[in-house]
Amino acid sequence: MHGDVATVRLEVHAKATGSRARVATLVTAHDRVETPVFMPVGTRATVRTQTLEQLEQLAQLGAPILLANTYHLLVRPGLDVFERFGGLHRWMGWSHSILTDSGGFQVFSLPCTISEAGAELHGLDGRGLLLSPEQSIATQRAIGSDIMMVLDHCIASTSSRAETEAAMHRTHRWADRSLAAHRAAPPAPNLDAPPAALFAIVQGACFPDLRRTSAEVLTNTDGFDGYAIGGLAVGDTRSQREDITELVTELLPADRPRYLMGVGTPLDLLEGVHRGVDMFDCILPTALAQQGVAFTSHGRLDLERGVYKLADQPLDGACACDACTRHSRSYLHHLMKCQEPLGWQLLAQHNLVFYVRLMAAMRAHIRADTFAAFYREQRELLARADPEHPPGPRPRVKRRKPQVQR
RNA sequence: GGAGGGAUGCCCGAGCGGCCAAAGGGAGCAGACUGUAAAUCUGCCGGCUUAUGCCUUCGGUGGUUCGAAUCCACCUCCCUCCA
Repeated sequence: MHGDVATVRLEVHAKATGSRARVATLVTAHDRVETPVFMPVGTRATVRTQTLEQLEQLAQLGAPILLANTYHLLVRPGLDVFERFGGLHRWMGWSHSILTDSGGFQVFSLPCTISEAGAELHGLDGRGLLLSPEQSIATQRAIGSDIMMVLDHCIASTSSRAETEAAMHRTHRWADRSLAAHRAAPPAPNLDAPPAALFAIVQGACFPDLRRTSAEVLTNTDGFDGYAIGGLAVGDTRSQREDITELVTELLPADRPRYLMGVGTPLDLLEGVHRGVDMFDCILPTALAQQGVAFTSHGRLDLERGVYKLADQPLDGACACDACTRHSRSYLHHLMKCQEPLGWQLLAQHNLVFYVRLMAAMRAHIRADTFAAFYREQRELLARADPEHPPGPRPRVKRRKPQVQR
């Protein structure tokens, strides 16, 4: 902690037997967040297709924290809007917590030019904007974020050792600069924005020794309020992801929140919690909703498949969301085939409710110390596809024409 | 009654003598998406199939040609204009 600037506090309440899973309360400037928690992704100051009322429902169900994106919001609408309206909370009408990603992921996902100064991203309408650690922090402060992330250099987890090492060291230098910028900054100009927390990000791809180095360097730096594991689910296999998560959570201090960035199939959440992760975010529940994918207690369903045209049953009989209580699979299938926005909205809502309830179930099991059994049971259930309509055989692969050789 | 324009694979639509089992869409089927450049991307999509192979296809029937979805004749149906 760094004196008068620090804000988040983690109160650990329960630990599971036979697992590193734990339940805690993350106290932010805006809320008390029960962890393990899933944070819906609201990149551009909106969780795509979801109304504020729907987000409030998620907050009631246990997700009183959203993720927003620094780079996207810096490009549009720009800092002046947040300064004018006193931060993102007021502007979008969200009274709970907000975590801002620094733009580090855009360094990976958008075309960009990296230098020691920062990242010049070319993907959106950034017009040669330099995203430096200092610029990222200044933007996150203007946004009024509860939890800010250091700018990191996220690379594909399949990168070479040399590239990984270079990106990791740059991440460490940028973390120092982010911390310095945060400490040097004057109190937030707008009264609505209480002091924010700052999390560092462990990098090192799938090299265990580099991950260890990264965790040690960052935890030895005084001033970070929490730690994230970055650079996973960007090319790695499931087992690599789980091994690295397991390795890193063990190296992180028990009294600080641990955040696994961007990783989030339902099974990933289960595996992450089992390994001691407190916080997750992922675009999958909202992004896949637009492709017709629904996560249910029966497994993963693709509502665009023709098998659901005449399906009269609800999407998930065990779910209390609008999509499940008011509509049939047939109707949802129809909305998806018509590309009706209502379909995306209903499926996104369902997926988010499913995720948030899954987290709540895990917290309850950790508290009751029945998590180990829950873990074993859900491990198989969460990964499967619709058992009633299993996916068909793999499509025939057209053979390559043999080359004529003499 | 006269003049002209059309009929192509499930649908729309290109092709106008050989490189055509026939472009491109759409639909259908399958797959992929993990700190959101994404209402996106990939594969299959006449039949048989291991096929660089064979069979059946471009309204119908004949014909011209080494060779026709493409040219000619007639027929059937559709559209536009003139009486």
